[in-house]
Amino acid sequence: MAKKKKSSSGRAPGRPRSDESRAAILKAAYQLLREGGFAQFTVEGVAARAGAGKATIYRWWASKGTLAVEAFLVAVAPQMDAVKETASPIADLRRQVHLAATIYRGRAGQLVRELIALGQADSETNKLLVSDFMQPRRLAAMVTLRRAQSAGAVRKELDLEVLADALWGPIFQRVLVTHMPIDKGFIDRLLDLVLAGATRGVR
Amino acid sequence: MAKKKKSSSGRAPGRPRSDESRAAILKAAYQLLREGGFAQFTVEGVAARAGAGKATIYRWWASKGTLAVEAFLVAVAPQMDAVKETASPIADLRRQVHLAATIYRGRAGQLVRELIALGQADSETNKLLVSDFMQPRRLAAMVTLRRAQSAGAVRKELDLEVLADALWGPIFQRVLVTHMPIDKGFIDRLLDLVLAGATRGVR
Amino acid sequence: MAKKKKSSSGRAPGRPRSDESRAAILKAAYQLLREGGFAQFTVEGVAARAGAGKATIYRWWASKGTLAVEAFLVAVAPQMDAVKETASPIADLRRQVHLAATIYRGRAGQLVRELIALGQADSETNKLLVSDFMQPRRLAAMVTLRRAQSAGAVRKELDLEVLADALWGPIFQRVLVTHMPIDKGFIDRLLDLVLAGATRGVR
Amino acid sequence: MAKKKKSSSGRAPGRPRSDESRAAILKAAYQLLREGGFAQFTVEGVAARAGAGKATIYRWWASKGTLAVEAFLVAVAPQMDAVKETASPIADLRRQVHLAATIYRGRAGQLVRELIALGQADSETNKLLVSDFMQPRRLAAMVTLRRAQSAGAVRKELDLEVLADALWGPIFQRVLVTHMPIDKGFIDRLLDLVLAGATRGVR
DNA sequence: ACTTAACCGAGACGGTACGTCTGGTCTTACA
DNA sequence: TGTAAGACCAGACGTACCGTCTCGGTTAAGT
Repeated sequence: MAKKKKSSSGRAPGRPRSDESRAAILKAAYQLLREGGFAQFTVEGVAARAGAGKATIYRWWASKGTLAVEAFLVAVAPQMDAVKETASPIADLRRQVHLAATIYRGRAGQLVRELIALGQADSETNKLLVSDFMQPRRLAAMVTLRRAQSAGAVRKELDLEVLADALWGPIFQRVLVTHMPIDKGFIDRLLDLVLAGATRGVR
Repeated sequence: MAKKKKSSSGRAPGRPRSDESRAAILKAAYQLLREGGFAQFTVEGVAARAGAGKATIYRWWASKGTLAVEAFLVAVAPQMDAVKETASPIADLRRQVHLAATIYRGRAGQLVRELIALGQADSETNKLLVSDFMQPRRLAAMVTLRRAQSAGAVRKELDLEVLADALWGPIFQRVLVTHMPIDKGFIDRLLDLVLAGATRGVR
Repeated sequence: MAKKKKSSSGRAPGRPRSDESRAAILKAAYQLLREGGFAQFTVEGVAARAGAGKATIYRWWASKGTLAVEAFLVAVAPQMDAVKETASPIADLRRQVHLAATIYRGRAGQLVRELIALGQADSETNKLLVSDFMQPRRLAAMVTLRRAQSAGAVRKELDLEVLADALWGPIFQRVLVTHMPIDKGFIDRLLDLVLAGATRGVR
Repeated sequence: MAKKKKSSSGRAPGRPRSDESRAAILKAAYQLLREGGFAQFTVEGVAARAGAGKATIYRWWASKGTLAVEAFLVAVAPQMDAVKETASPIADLRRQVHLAATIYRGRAGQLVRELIALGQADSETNKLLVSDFMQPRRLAAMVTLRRAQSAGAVRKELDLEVLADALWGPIFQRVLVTHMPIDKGFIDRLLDLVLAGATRGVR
């Protein structure tokens, strides 16, 4: 989050930021999120559990939401990038979408859901969530999509942004709105439908 | 929301619920939602503006969220159903999706967005929003989709739920998550892509 | 409480007041007072327990306080007048003061205490308590005092109101203010002191 | 009331209590008491007028009552001790009782009355009022009474507590119960009566 | 028998204050 | 300067009662 610019002639004056404190805060924040979702997540609770002062939290994070997002990112994001590239970009893509579905089905998905909700009221939070969590995954997907396009598996003139939205959007709809299940069969049928449209022209 | 306790032998004892009060509360609630979104929306504010007691609100609505949803429904929903049926179900469908996009681009969309966010923390609220706002629109779309299928414009074996998700899901993703624009061009390209996959025949 | 003027030519039209209801209300009110003191005593609670409507209560009693006082009077007062007259007015007087002390030491005293407190904020309540509870006892005492004066046991020129105050006032002080015990010894010493002053002139 | 947590090795950590805030709260509280008595006295009103948060009030005062008593003490008590000692303890005593009567006749007396009433429901409040307001005055009176006893103006074997009760008790009775006037003549007659009983010798 | 009028239980109503809670800021002493 | 502690303001929360009101229905007396 907040950066500390190192001046060329050495380091800034005064006591340096305590990384120990930062880590304790993020850890405590993530624990609270896991234990009771966003309802249980209070800045006071985080400070108390981390043995930190509230002021320290507000010095480094702009709001409750940005702290929540960063705590989520630090704890969850690393475990989530795991789709390796194969010779078939379409197969890769299918695996990526299935992976996303798996995530949103689980505990982490519950958190993402609440973070997205939080982002509706606090644009700072939304911006951070999108740039640091959504965007990286989207970019990875875009790479795969471009590989597929180059390989001729996706029509050349197709807008890949639209294609990506068509593949991931329904997941969000089910997670956030209808709360319908996002099972394997649903994802497969969705992939069949959209990829069919992506490979051939309009009739 | 409102109880309906009409026993066969007459009505419930005691002073009946005041519909005047109910209307004033819903109106005040909707005004506050329009003026400042959910941030400004407080039960105290609604009570004060409606000239109602807080207890009256809590007597009839389970939570802030359900009040917000109902206020939204009463004020907005009636103005929103306007797609008439033509000979071409595909054309009808395109118009329905475009209409949805228009809604979510505007003021009402902002409200829906916040109500969905609210629903993440309060399942009661989500349930009400889905059943009374989302579901009716979805059902209208399903009718059109079935017409399209009967007319042969959509493959017979296609799961229409999946098709609906593929058409509307991306809108929610943009509204709730990425906050990307939902312009006419995007909707057209999305429709082209998904309907291409939905039509009969391969390649 | 409320009086019903009987017109000379018969009674008022309409349904007459239900004595059953009145009794149930007073009984419920007294029970609540006994069980939890004035803190537990709510008009809603009384109505619920009596199976009566709140409107019925407010039709016949001016306020919560007057209901409490009347409930107290109906239930407690009858048990409290028990000092018979003997040949010695001084002995009668001593017994009267001791009896008052006994009352204020006990459960009923706790109630009187709270009713007096209530009367500070609601003059209606205070007026009723004084006129219907305090005054009768005071008058009985005045009779005894006058007997004592006639018998020469109290100086002729003494203001008996002052004497009465000097005998009962300290009890109220201990009950309401200092919460010191009002034991038999204290009352005896008080009687000795004040009666000594009442029998002889200033030095 | 205010905590005093001075450890031997320095002071407590954290931001210290704001005396400015404390003073503003007590001042606002007293103003409200003066303006409308206890009926007007609400914690919300005090907080609003003092520019303080309600939580700050509840952090430092256990109840509405203790706040009211302390506000009263801070504002009123200092102005109330004014009886100087002369060569005649009996004359001093008469002046003390007259002074008390004067107080209870006036504005402050109205407040004390309501504070005593409040104390019936909240022992904490009563305790504070007695210890910080009643007791000091009582102790001053006891000193005078002992002087009178030493000087032979009061019988040696007399229980001075009883004597004090006999002198002040009737005032409380009139203030709290009968609401009869406490005029100069009444006090004089009371003093004559009780002091007659208190003096040495019989008849 | 019919009307009139006051009663009754039930319970919703506007209003007010309660005491709690949290967000975000500020103020200490110490490191 | 950073930090832990914790006080501070602000203001919404949901609850509890107050005293009033509005129903449908009941119970007399007078017609």
